[in-house]
Amino acid sequence: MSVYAEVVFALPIDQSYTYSVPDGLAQRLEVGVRVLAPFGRQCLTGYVTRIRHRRPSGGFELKALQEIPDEDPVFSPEFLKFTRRLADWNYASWGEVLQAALPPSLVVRSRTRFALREEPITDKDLGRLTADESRLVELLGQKAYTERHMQRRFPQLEVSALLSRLERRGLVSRLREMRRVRARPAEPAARPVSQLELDFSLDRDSLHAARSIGRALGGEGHRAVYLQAGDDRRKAIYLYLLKRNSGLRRTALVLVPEIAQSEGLRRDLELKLGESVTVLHSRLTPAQREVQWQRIRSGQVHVAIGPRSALFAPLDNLGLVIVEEEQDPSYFQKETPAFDARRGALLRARQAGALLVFGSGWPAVETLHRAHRSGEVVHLPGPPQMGYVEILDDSRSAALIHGRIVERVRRRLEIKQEPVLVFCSRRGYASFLRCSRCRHISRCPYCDVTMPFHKKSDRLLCHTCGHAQAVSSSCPECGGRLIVGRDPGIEVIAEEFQRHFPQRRIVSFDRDAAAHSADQERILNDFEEGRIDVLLGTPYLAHRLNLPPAGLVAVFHPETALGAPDFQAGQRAAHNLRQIIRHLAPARDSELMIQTEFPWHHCIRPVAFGRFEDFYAKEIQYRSTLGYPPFSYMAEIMFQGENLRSLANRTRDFARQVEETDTGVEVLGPALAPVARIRGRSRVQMFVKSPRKRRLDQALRGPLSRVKGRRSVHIFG
DNA sequence: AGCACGCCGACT
DNA sequence: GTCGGCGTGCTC
Repeated sequence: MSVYAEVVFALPIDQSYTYSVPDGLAQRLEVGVRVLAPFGRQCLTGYVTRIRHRRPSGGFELKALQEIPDEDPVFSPEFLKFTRRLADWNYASWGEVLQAALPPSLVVRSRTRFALREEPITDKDLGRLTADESRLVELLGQKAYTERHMQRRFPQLEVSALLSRLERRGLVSRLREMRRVRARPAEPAARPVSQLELDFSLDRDSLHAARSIGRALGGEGHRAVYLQAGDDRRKAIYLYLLKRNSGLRRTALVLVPEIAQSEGLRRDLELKLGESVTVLHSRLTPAQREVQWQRIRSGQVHVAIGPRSALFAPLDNLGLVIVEEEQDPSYFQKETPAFDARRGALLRARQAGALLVFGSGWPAVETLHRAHRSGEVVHLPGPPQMGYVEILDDSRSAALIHGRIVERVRRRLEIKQEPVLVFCSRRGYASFLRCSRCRHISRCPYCDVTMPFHKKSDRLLCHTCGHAQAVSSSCPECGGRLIVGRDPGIEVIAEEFQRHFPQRRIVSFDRDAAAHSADQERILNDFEEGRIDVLLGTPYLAHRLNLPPAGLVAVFHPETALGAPDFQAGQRAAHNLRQIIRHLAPARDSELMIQTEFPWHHCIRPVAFGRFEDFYAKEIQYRSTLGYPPFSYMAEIMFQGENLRSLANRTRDFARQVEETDTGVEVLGPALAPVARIRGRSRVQMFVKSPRKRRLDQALRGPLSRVKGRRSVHIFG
């Protein structure tokens, strides 16, 4: 009896294709295996999502699978269900999600290389070539190359056009080939087993909380708990839960934020839980990635820890999913396939009937609100914030650095002889240069943004696309004198500190000043060993949790994030500030100095004093009044294109189709995106809101499947 | 995403 | 008159 395989591909179309299965392959055919299948005139890696015994109806000719490289499926049936739901939730294609779930080395690609024809090329042929053509022919005389490779080699040539001309004249031919299907994974490196017994003792309240949460383990049903507690207590409770979960012979997934800040937790869990833990981090080589994936898939690993991509760790028999520092924005993936790992964790835990624990000391309001409504919240209040807090009103002083800050810093340095930490969220020197005569402002030629001035490197640098250009000595429009524009950045603040404290060692830590991780480590080391008096950093530094705490922390302009036209701007500002405050030493004589234009804003004042409830009440009220998440689900649909006219037409057409669904969803836009152009591409965006996700689905699914061209969808809520 | 098919401007 | 631009449509 013949069988047929339904296959999905990592293409931006959410559809499966049916193939016939040759006798030689039928035996290995299983749901969840990878296949190589002819598709159009290429050959792609696809994933079998279903096996059918009947020929599908419809008037098309079936093609046959070409190969099945797997002995065992790479995806379990349960994993397939989970990814299907995740794709649905985000209006993404199943194949793209599945592809993202595999280590890249398991994705087999066909590629096309170009080679000279077999018969020798005659002098007569060569004589007819243009100069550009002969350069390619000469290169191909050695071996076959891909078009991409040749384009990189000769950036000034129109490689694609040249190749098609050469192909038509029969001088060059295409080679279709598969990259090697399976690289033997290297043996996993043996890891030292630590005997170290770390102390993670639970205090009474934590133990009580841990026990109550832990009762949900081992059961069949899914349950979700929000754990709002301080860092140490959370860590101790996680350990309790992880151990108990292992004892019940079930596996666990721990999601942590992207950056080095979670190093500590990872290390501790590794030490405490030993061999059965694997840490998936971004620095793994492709080979290591594959080894780790194999170890998890084969059941040798019981706990996987990693950033949002670890959501796809191929664990079976999942009993516990932890999302640590749940509020961290790195859980949101903007690249295709776009998804929110917190929603992903919920979908996965539900699918597996696992316990889901969100943990944070300062939760995201939408997650906490939903937990209050439909889940469970365990709140272990921490000790009150220690030290002295002063918030200085920037609008009342012309000084770049408020006198009070200078004064306090001086005392710290001179009397206490302690180093000081300073944070400023803006990179560079000033947000733009301005002509004193014609008011011309420096702008990026490729993006619709102003171009900040970087004094240290003496250039203008676009923070959107990275384009840099030299600073001209006078206005490019009228020749007038250029003056430094608004919004001081970290470079001016550093300069100003140096002016106030000429004898002191003042160092900046940001992407511009410390581009290499070696430089960064050196700076952190110097700070730790007291060789730096004032260390300045952007949020980039604030995210390093291994930074030694300081007795005085000064913050300039924590309101920067508030300027973004985005319903999450306030919360983001609050979280950034919170992250900074974590670097304040927990001592009674600690000082937190904040210089801001909005000293009374609910994302600054209560945050500075550690009053979560005040912040939460205001923020949730604002979300409620304006109908933003968690009171609605919101889709942001972004269209991109070279030609603004056709882009506008496409977008209007799409908006009309959404309106015509008559689902009562709220449509905002389409309108130019806040950054209307990036790298020369125009961007038009639109928001669709509804209190019900279902409604959103009804309104968007059809129109999205019909719209053509570049577009992306992000779901909030 | 590729890749082919199909209609309008600057060149052998 | 052709070459070749990219708009639109399809891939089991």
